[in-house]
Amino acid sequence: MDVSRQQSEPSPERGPRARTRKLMLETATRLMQSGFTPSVSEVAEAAEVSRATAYRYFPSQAALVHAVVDEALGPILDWRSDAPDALTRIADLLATAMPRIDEFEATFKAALKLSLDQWAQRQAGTLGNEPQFMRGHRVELLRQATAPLEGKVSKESREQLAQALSLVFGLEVLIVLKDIWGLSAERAQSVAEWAAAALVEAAVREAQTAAP
Amino acid sequence: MDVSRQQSEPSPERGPRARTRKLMLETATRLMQSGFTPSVSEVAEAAEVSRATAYRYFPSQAALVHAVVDEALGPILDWRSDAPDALTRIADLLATAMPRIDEFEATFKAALKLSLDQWAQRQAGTLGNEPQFMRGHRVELLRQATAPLEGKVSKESREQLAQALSLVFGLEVLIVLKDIWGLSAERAQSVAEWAAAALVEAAVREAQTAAP
DNA sequence: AAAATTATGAGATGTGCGTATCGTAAAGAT
DNA sequence: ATCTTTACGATACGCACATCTCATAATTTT
Repeated sequence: MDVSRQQSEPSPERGPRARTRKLMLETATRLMQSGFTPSVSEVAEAAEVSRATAYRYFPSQAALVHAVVDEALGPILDWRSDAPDALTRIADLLATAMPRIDEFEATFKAALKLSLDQWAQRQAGTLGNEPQFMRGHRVELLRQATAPLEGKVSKESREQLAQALSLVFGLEVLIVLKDIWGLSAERAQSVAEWAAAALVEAAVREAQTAAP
Repeated sequence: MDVSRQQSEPSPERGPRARTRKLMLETATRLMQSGFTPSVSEVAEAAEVSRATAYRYFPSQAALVHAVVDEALGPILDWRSDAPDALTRIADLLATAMPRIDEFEATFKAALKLSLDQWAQRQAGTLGNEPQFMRGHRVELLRQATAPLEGKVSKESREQLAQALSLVFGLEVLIVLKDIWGLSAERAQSVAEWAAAALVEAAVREAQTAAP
């Protein structure tokens, strides 16, 4: 029996396979958006398929979360901006991404948890070359957002700025500001926007004083 | 059998109980500092006590991690600074805390993982009033660090600054900059320090332009 | 030193997740 | 319409973590 075909082939758009997979994904997404991170068994029950079938499509909770994350990430990865200044781009990026992350908070937290698991297992030496969580989309998005600064600040400064900006943009921001400080999602985003603006302005100002 | 005495009483400094507990804690700390997050059974084996005994002292991996986190947190919670300016205090705080967090990276990541578990369970309604992880020491430390700004900037600005600073100070910084950007711990701290300084200066500058 | 208390160890038991096997039903091909 | 392929469900199994029980060893008390 050629097991390898089942998942490796880019799963046909039609037929029972696609139908069941879609059913499970929608069920999982719905459950996760309600703030709960289900096991494969629980999705199976909610979708009214047998456990065995569920495990055929998603061999682990990790695979399940991975798939839902891809759904949730869609609009964020499609983000583009041709605004002429970096400040506007950053604000726009945050306005696009942060509400989406908040909407899928449970999903992203589950993904973070899994990435921490993977990290721990790498430390222990139990290393399977599994698909990575935390794939660093932030890097590309922030390079895109800080592109208007090319020429205005040095390459090194731009890189450092992008790195600093990645600290005020993402799930971690919501964790810290909502769970520790008790802020609302809106207030958290506002703080993040203020911080992001401050960082951009600092980078620009430094470049100006260095070479006036 | 009066079970309640065992853990609730502030565990005597002497006797076999204190000895075994100390042995386990030291073993667990050593294992975790080597980058691995052991289960209770694994600590039991490493400490050469039986699983049953281990579970008497630490009824779960969570309890174990909690105890080691308290150890790791010690020097950070003791941090004080009477430097006259906020900039110096922040830099000093980062210089104290970040290397310590990096040293106990596995421990703090395990704690973060557990706090994510707790969050998920609260969402699901399975709510035991267990001891909280993520107890928000950052809030107090950063209020302390930004104290010199009292009078210079508004209370609201100071609060917002402290919130923004909490984004560039903590485990999350290391996760993002090391694991996603691939930076070294030293470089990560340097980026964090730059960002922190930028945020403080932005807050001060805003206050000056508002009321010159 | 003897008795009471407390700590420890060994093994059985339960639970949740993931895997494997097998028989049956549905879909597609000739 | 028959045959082949593919999908599905039920069940049993292994594993790892955590819990429970009870007998034994160590410590403390009198």
